Amino acid sequence: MNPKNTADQAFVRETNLSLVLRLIHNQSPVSRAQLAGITGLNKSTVSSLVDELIERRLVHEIGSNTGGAGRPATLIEINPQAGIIIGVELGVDFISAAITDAMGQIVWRKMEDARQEDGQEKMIAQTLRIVKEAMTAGKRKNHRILGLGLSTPGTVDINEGVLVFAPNLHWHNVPFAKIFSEQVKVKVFVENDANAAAIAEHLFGAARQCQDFLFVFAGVGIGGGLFLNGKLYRGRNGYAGEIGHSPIVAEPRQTICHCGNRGCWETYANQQSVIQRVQTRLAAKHASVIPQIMEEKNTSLTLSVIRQAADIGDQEAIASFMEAGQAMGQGIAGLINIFNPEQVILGGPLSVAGRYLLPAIKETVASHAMPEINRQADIKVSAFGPDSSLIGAAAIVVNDLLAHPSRVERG
Amino acid sequence: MNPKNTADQAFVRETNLSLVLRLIHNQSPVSRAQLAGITGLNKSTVSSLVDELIERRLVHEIGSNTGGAGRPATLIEINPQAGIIIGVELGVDFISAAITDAMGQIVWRKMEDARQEDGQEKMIAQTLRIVKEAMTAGKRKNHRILGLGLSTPGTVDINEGVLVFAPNLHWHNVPFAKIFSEQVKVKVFVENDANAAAIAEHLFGAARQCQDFLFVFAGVGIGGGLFLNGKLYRGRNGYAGEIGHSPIVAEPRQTICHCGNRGCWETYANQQSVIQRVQTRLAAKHASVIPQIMEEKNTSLTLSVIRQAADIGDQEAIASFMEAGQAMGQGIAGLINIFNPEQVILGGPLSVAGRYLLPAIKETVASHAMPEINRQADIKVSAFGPDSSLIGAAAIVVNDLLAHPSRVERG
DNA sequence: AATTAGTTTGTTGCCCCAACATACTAATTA
DNA sequence: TAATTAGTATGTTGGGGCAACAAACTAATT
Repeated sequence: MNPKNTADQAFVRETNLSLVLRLIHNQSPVSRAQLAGITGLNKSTVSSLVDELIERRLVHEIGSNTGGAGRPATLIEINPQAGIIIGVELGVDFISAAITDAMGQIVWRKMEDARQEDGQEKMIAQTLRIVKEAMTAGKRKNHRILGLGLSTPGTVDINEGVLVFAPNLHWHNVPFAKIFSEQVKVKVFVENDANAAAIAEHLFGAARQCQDFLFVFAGVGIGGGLFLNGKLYRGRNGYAGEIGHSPIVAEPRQTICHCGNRGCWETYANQQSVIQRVQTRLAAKHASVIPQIMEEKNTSLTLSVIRQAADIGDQEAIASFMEAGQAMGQGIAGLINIFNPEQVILGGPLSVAGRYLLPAIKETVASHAMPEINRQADIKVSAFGPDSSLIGAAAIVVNDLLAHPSRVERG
Repeated sequence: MNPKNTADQAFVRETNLSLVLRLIHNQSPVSRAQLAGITGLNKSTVSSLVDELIERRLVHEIGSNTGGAGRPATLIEINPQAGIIIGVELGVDFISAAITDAMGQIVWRKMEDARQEDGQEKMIAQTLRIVKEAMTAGKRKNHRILGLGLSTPGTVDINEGVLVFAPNLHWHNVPFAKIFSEQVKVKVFVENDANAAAIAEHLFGAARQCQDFLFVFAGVGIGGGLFLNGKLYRGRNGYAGEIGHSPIVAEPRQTICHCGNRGCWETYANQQSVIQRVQTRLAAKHASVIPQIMEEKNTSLTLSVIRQAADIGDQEAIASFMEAGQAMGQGIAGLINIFNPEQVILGGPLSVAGRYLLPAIKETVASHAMPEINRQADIKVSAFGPDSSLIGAAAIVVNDLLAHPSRVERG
């Protein structure tokens, strides 16, 4: 039980440094006096803390606050030159990388298709190549690199930086932190994709200042990032968040989920189920512009096509999204009862159709969740669309930075 | 955002005091040297902390540790004379009170039936009378009273000590902390019954040292206490834990839940559903000793009767419990997927039949939860049976004590 | 039985370094 | 000039860390 449950003076300093930095991060610009007011810390203490953050180049002073009576305040914000962060998202069939600043703004990005069939070794080599490209691009900007974050589907041991098990990739025990650390001389963080996306929403997105929210990631299946009591909840072994395998009431329930059970929520509300709904409708010869779009763009039936059809008012597309939204709503209603969250944020590939899903989701939730609980929950779409997990990869680095400012070099 | 996110030296002291006291609470007897080893704190610091805890009469020295080489250690444990705690459980049709020591041992208890029809005012007066009786009994023992805890069904504002809403009692906004404080001069804590029971399991029961577990309270419905990341999770407004209203796959699903939906887990696995299962079987003229027991004891069909029948091998009783266990198992499987808990603890009236429920629960969970996740979860029955929430009421006081030892008077 | 060495426990005194209180200077408005 | 607000400088308080030490025992040797 040695992992530092104790407190000492260094801990006090780190706590207060972190608190002040966090406040600057999401209230900027802000003055020392305001910080003292918000935190309750003594003015001199705040000055000392801010001085240290400036020394570490994490924040800087900008102009002063003219207007009211008295001496004008010197405003402080996160230093845009604090450094850059490299975020990498390892998907099942693609690898994405980005350079962001400490506020999560993307300043460089690159994406490549990847082929799982080539094997783990080649795919990791490809990832390493892209990372090096990002490093080179980053160095050209002459900023220090604050860290590298990797987000990936599957279970992760975040302390060791190991991908323990990724069912979709069929990978076991890949020590990413070690692999990357040997190649690049920066701190490496590894996190599950839905968890990373949840942190991104908390730091930069729709869930700023929010202590209790659920990030629902709908794609191949439905996974979740559970942000509870102001921090991520990972469960005993990091498996927490498999929210897609609770049954919902949707007859007929023939579909057998890959988990072996019937009636799983995710079989009614994943990416593929929407495509199937459309196919069924088209087969029944409903009028629709979808076949026409597919022909024009010479593509198979994808979410993007359906979304485009919906955008020009296609009733079959809209109705299919509505049905999926109802299924999503049933699952979300159950989660709202269990968690009483402040927000539920919808992300993943399906969220590109958020506009069409949300009304059905909200309506279904309203009729299925307990009214007193539901009244408290705000359901919205991710602020980052398909980039949730990529920005999430950077966010896990920023999150560590905010928690441990004194790890950053001075001067 | 002023609720003390800052740290100072007083916070350091409180943190370390609390840590040491917690260790003594569940590792006793233990020596100063051991405490230093476990915590990583300096020996001198531990001595100082222990001295303060002794001054506050929370712990005391007992004999020394003979045996090994070197100077024998002075052993320390929680002082049985630290003081007493008054726990009160306000049920729908009963009021229970107990005096416990700081280790959760009941030293005095009393239970009275209560009639909701008499109205809120009378029921509160009755509760106050019982509390005073407990105080009198406590004073006779000449120990100081460390606090009073109240556990009650419904949503609670724990900061204000107000019962916000209790659907079963039809009560709204009852300021219990204020009501009690006017009558008794001790600190008052109010908590939801399932949450209180979860804390009891964490401090005294089956979930000691466990950071992530679920307390499943099966009675009239199914509620839950969610203990996550080492502390209770209450959700945005304290409504978290309504786990009974997720659907499960159990045909036919005619039963309409009081929440208005169909297929809710709790309609298949609550107290009443077991009684109905037995009634159905008896109506179908299966052979059973149950009618005989009912006649002998001159009682209606209750869980206790069914339990007795099961104890003497009655197949109808056993089969009914098994069916209920399967329904419980389906719901628990979903929770295990979502939470990846270390333990699931079954409590509430239904848990008296734990022996008969558990095998069916475990089997169903094994076939419904994702194998990697389920392998990590231990499912067991509450250590306190029907007393969970009563001991829980005392536990919330102890929990505060362990978190804030310096609030206890010196000398 | 007495002596000595070795081991572990717990205490004492000093140091470092947090936040804090107080008194100050600085820069603005009315 | 007076009032107001922002930020700084100085000295105090009190926490934990550290290292030396005293205390209490066991075990081996004389």
